[in-house]
Amino acid sequence: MASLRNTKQRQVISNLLTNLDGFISAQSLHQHLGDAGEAIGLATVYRTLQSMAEAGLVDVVRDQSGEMLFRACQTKHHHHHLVCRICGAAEELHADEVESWAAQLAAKYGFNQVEHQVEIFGLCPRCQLSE
Amino acid sequence: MASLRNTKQRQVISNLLTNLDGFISAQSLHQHLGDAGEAIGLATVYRTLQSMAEAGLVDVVRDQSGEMLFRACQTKHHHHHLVCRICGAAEELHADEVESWAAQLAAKYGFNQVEHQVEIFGLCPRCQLSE
DNA sequence: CTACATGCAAAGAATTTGCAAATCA
DNA sequence: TGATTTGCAAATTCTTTGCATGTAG
Repeated sequence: MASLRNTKQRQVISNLLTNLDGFISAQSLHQHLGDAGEAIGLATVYRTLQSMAEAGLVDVVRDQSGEMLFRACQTKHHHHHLVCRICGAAEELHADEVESWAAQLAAKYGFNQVEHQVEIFGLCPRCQLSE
Repeated sequence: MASLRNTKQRQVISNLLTNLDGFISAQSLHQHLGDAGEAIGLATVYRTLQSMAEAGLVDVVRDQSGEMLFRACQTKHHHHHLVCRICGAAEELHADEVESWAAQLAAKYGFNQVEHQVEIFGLCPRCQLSE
């Protein structure tokens, strides 16, 4: 079992993620912290995000370049996202239709232990203006 | 416009991809070529796959670790995949429902220039046996 | 006290790029 | 011949790890 000690850096990272309402990369997060005077090691940022992801406290997606993006989500349940490619702003999407669609296909082809990756990327209304 | 010269290495790579019926990483592909006595530079493998992807000759997905996987697909049209996590074997999935689902949500939230990433990963029947 | 967390630097892994030599058209 | 492509090595990025030190419980 994970311990999840309540360290200062974990609090800072957790806060930043909660106040942010979009996805952000570990690199950007680390940058933000540095700019804000909170010098937290990059490795710690990665390790913290990883443990939070394992604990289900943050959601993870991969952008087009393969970089991991993290977000503290409202819902604990399984869901997908509509994410802004520029700023990371995201809407949480719940879609039973998609879930059953995936499950049916897996069954049809005899696949096992399936997981699906369903994310929609685009430009949010705000970022469309500054293009 | 891309030139796409018909070089020996491009042919070899293209052939291997066509005869293979699953997704494969650039690294594995390069390894296979080496094993088969076809010593082609890794950079060339990457550049070739990239140009083929741009030309729409191969499909690209990212596995759980973020690594790119390539495949010469049957259909030229937009589609998704049910991919085996172990061997890369894949089924091509066509689903208008998913397309319209994504489009509707994008519209609902005012998102623009949307692209969706929809892939299902699991264990194919064959790989379930050797687990 | 002591198991876990942090920081730093080094290690890893995938992918890209610079450049001279090889080669397709 | 002339423009691409190749190969190799070096450079980039993102991410992970090893290890000595700091710290929450």
